[in-house]
Amino acid sequence: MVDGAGGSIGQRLGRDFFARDPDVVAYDLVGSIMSVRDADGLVAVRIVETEAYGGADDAASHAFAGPTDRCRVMFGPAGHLYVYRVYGVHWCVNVVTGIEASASAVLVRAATYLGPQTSNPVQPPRPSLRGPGNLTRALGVTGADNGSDCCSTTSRILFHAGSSDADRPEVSVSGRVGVSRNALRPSRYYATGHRDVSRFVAGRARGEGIAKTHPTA
DNA sequence: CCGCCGATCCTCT
DNA sequence: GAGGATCGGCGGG
Repeated sequence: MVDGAGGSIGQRLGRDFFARDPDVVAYDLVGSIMSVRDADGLVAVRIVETEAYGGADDAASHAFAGPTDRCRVMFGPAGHLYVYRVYGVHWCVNVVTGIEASASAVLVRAATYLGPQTSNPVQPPRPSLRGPGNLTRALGVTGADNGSDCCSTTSRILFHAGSSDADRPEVSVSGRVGVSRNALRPSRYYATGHRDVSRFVAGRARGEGIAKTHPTA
């Protein structure tokens, strides 16, 4: 169990959590915890923004044209990471969702830095995790993590529930950021008003605040 | 606040 | 050969 400035970390999220509709998973991941282990130890962040992709009708999804070398992981079982390079510069990290071969995933777009905790009163500066490229850079997530399982106790990268329902923020929904096709699909979920939600690049996200309810509600 | 731009390189057509 | 599931910097209103 790991503690961070945002509270203790709850139970690890298992395969069943991810083997659901990507929009439901994307909604539920807002407010939950992602942890990354490396040689220096374990770092935890609280997710504040996600985006759902996939389904047969989603022209914005990398999987839309069928399995390719890049997106093949999306066609595999849920609970594995899909990491790809964007604009030749940044990495983006997704978790595969849904039933196998449904080729759906959730992009982790932004988070708040929680740990590591130190007894030193002088805390290290908190890196910005605002935006998918900033998040992967700060956490050291790269293409080497593509395809890796994130549901095993031995996994380098894991997801956890928040410690309590009180941690669950109000969630807003909007169209998606930075895509040209199917951009209006309301599949971007974010903690309402949170300072670490990504800024809108490549044009503002459209359809802001069109829903504030759980996708299945 | 808003929009444009370059960096940089891989993927798919 | 075109176009990115991005970002930081710059300039204008």
